[in-house]
Amino acid sequence: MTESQSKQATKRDKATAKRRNQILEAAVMCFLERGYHQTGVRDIAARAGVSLGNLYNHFPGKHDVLVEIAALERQEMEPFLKILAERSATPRVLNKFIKAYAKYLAAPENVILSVEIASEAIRQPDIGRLFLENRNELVGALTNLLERGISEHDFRQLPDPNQTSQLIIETIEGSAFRSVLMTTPMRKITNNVLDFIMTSVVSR
Amino acid sequence: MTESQSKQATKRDKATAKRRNQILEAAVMCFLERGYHQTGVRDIAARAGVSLGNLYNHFPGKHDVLVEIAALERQEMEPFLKILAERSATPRVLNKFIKAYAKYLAAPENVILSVEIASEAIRQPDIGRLFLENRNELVGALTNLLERGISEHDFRQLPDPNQTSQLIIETIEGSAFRSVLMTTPMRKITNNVLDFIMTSVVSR
Amino acid sequence: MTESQSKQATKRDKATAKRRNQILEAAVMCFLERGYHQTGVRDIAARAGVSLGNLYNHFPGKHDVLVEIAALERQEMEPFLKILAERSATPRVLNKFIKAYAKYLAAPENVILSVEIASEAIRQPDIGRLFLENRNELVGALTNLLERGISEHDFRQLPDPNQTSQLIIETIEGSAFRSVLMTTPMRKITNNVLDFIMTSVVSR
Amino acid sequence: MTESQSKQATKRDKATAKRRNQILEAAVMCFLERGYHQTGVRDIAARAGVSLGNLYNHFPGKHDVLVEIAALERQEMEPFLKILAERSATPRVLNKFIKAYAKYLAAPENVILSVEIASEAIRQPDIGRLFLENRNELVGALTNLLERGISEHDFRQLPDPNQTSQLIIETIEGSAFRSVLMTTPMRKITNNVLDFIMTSVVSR
DNA sequence: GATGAATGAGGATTCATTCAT
DNA sequence: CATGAATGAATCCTCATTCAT
Repeated sequence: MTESQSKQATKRDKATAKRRNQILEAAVMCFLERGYHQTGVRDIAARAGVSLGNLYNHFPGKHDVLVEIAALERQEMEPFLKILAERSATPRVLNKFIKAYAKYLAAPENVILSVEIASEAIRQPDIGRLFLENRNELVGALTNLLERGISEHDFRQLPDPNQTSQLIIETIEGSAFRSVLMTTPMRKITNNVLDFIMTSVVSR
Repeated sequence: MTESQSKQATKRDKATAKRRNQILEAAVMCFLERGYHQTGVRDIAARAGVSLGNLYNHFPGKHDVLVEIAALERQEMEPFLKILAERSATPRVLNKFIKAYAKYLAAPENVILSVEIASEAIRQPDIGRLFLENRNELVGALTNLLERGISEHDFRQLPDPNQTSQLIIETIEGSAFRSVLMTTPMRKITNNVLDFIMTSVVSR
Repeated sequence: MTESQSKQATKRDKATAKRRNQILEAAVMCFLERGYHQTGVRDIAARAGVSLGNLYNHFPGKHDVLVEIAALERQEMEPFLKILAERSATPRVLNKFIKAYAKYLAAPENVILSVEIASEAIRQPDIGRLFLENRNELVGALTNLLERGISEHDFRQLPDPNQTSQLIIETIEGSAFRSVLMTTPMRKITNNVLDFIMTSVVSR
Repeated sequence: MTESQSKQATKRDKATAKRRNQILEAAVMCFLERGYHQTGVRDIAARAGVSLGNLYNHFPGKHDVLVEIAALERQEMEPFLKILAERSATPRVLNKFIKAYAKYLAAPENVILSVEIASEAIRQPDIGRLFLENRNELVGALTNLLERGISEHDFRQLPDPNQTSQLIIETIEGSAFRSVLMTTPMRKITNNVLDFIMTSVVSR
């Protein structure tokens, strides 16, 4: 392969990657607006400015678009993982994490997309797997924090830190879902969430 | 109208009500197995042993079947309302409620149906309304309990008992959803849920 | 059969006849508003305040309702037959007839119902037959008038009075259809129709 | 775009246009045989040798097929417009036009399709619009002829040439409809139509 | 890679009619 | 005569996907 060919190839790869992103972004928009099942492949293609047939050059099918979106959700967790890894006092870190995660979920898109994926996760094993993987990463980091907190006597002796982690996250997400359904701004909820969780976890 | 006519009318009404129930039950089964959107009206009719056209004599459309199911969910809450109204010591009642509700949600059907309805609630206003109505009934009763507990100094001074109620319920339901996704039996989770909530709420 | 039975029977017959009329009137309304094919049997029954099943006690089917309506159209022609039979000067009578018929067709309902029937007449032989029968009655009377007018030298020597009759009627009806489509009031058209026909027919 | 691509595109466009025509022709046949409402989209697709779904790649829906057919009716008027524009003596031209138009309407298909469109025109505004547009083109040309004839003193002083044009056309079409319903060949009617109209219009 | 025509099964819903009550 | 539940074929249209160009 000549160098120029290689360059061209690279250029084309970039263009291709761009197309993929266009499609993924369009799909996210559609899924948010109308839901996964109500969205047609045509809708996605049209919104992405891609021809219907060409979409199938980039993804094997509609299902796989959702799978990829679910996979991409993972990197949205990065900032929270970073927070949870901070070495300051554990209650402080937990507090910071809750606030940050709640703020993230203050954006309805993030909540709705999660619901969309969660509800598909029940019946589509690969989506379920991804959903749990993403979740576990967060849970793992939070569990570490809790364990550190316990050993530092800042948190009470939790019976099962891993499960508590899950409960904490579920509590935040549950309240975020409520904020969407009731159109209550998340900021009016966050303080209570914080109080509820911290009280349960922090040593007295 | 003669008596015999009235009797006949009653008989027919009963038969009609039975049909409605057949359809609703069939729909619940279908929605559980395949989800709302993957379920065809034909599936429901077939499963209910009703002709396709006749289904439309009993319900205006597929959507309305779901609406009715969502409405019927309400009466499932009755037992929990009863528990929450008990006049024994509030921590005891709360404990009982959490266990009972968790046990109810140990049946995956109950969880999956809830998810199905919740996920439709986002985009279909009437379902959203019903979902919140059902939820509020439970929340209201739980709030009353919390307030009584506070005044009796069994619960700590909660900043907003209503919101705490919601958080409690969301925490239970969230963990139930997890139990379905991870196929962890709910009984392995309940104790932690109990510990998590009680610790947060009960006076120290 | 006792007298009272007979009276009752009569009463019931009247009630039945009333029902039939209710249905027919409802059907006419529906056909006018939505057209024959867009109208469902349910629509007619509902509008008539009759149960769906009962409609079939009065008419064998939807088609037959239209047939009856087409048949009833005939008696609407009575006034025009009467005019055409008047023994005054033939141009005067023709003039009067055209005006009267045009006035009748100034009501869009009459035009639209005619179109509905005419367009069904093409493919449904019994409706076609009725349509032509109604038409022929009018044509016959008009032909008589024309023939009298010719013999009295008030009308020119028409090559075929029967055909001229048909043309006259078609001209009026055609202009009435136009008045509906263009929403031009018939009164702005009638004088021209009058002028057009009279000029063609009256001897100079 | 390279030349070969362009050629290919052209080829495909042609194929597509051909398909559209196949569908339109099939639809015309169906509408003639069974009427617009009795015709199913499946019928059209099957007759056109096109898959059901593909029909919707070419037309947004059944309604739009009819709209297009109505639009295409316009070009059928071309020959008559040409005749009406001829500069020979106006009575001669009018005579020629009437004969030609009557001959065209001697084909029942042309009449039936017109009726089908006309009867839809009442309730579907876009079809109504097209119907009137087509009609107005013919009327306009005929009006011009009448006006020329008046100024050349070959036609009498008509009170409103435009309206007379409409009456002339309606008279011809009305008689054509009758020829279909009564299965009288148009040729037995034409002479009378001619006599009726010419007498009304030509100067004495 | 890009296009959009092509496929035909499947979507929800309505239809005229029947029939047990 | 009156009712409306029951039927299932038919309605128009959309679906995800394929494939020739």
